[in-house]
Amino acid sequence: MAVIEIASKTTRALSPPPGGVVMHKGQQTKAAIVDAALGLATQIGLEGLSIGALAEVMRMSKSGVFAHFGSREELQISVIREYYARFEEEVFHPALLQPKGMPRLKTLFQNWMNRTSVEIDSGCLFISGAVEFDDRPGPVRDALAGSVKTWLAAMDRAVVQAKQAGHLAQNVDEHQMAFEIHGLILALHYEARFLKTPGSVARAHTGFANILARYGSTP
Amino acid sequence: MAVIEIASKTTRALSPPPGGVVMHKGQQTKAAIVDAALGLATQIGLEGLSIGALAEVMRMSKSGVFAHFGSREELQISVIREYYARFEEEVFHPALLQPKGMPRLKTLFQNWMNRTSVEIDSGCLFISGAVEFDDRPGPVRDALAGSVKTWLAAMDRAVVQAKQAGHLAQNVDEHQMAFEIHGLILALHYEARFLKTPGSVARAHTGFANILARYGSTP
DNA sequence: TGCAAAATAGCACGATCGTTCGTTTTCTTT
DNA sequence: AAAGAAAACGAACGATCGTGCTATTTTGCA
Repeated sequence: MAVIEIASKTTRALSPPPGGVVMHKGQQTKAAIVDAALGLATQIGLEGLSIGALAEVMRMSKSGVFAHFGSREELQISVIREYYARFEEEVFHPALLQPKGMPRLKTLFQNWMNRTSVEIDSGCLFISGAVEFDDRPGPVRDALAGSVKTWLAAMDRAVVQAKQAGHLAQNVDEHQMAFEIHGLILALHYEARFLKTPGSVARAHTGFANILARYGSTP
Repeated sequence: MAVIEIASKTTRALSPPPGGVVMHKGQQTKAAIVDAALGLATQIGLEGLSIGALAEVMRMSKSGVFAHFGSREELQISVIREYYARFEEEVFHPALLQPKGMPRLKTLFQNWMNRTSVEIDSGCLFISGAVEFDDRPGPVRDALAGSVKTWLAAMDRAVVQAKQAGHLAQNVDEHQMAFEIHGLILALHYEARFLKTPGSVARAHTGFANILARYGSTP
């Protein structure tokens, strides 16, 4: 394989520990490894993520990387957890600043779309992981499906709240609406990342507007 | 790896060549290999498809299998071609019996959904392949993207024809409609196959009805 | 039925994989 | 600064991968 981009060595002096808690060297490099692993996994998938390639990126020995996790599965799970944490931070939390109902729902979708737009280049772990662990039971699949379900449940909740707030027609099926929104995101990812179809972002946007027009309470 | 399900040996006497053309042994076993490879690839992906596992299923030697293709890439491409041929046969061709416009469009979607429903168990090569060859250029990716684009173009055409036939409102954006339909299929596959969410098939159905209701010409 | 050609098998190769183990280096604390 | 703990290394393992090679078997045709 060709030479892979090398990560800049992170030293403790340069990167103070988050939260003010004292962070020992081990936890620091582990965090750096997970960060690099996340970068690799989003591009080539959780299955394609190999400890050898990861060690090369980190300028470390294979065994040195390995020791932080004890198994490849544990590494994969760590990556999934990190991905979910960032997703939550970027998509979910900012939307909580908006009032319940339509404002929050719109913000959630907008944040989700923004993230997906970025992932047209970097890749989405929730989508690639879903394909890779379709019918492969185990802790990795559990971690992945658990994260996705948590997020989709949050979306569902936002739709329910929008209906309760009177921002949607009273006869709408909330889960149905969430399903259709999910489809827009998936179509965006598929057509933009794989097929390189131009204008996909606008299509997803228009699709969301169409859904709102159909389900919205008549103003 | 555990022992894999063994394919029943296909003999020439039992399976007469399709089309009445004389089929030599080599082409026969090659077809049988591609058939088995397709079964493996839909389950574990094109990347997970290994010649060793395929040889075990076929009760052949690795080199015996390999000789039919000359390279792993050629095997993958053969699998893609076979998958596309079956997709066309099952989804596209039967719909051509319906008149242009709404009848054909509805049949296309229905056939597509039926196939996707089956693939909840078996897996879909157009979806798993898209993830695996997202940003990995080469002939495999080209074959995959070409097949998908051909099919999506056929869907687009059906929508355009429906509009021309007056079965859709005159102001609809055909590509937008096709995009949203694609999203329904993707959401169905994702939620049913990965998350095992019950009732996904009905959601996709309802979603299609919703799209028709929005885009349909007022009767 | 015999003979050329095609199909399959057998074996070995270099590479990469996850993992283990013993050693050495580096850090943390007293 | 010394002692003890934590982290990183280096080498090796068995396994699997795709792919060449050379026999051997099987097939199709004269």
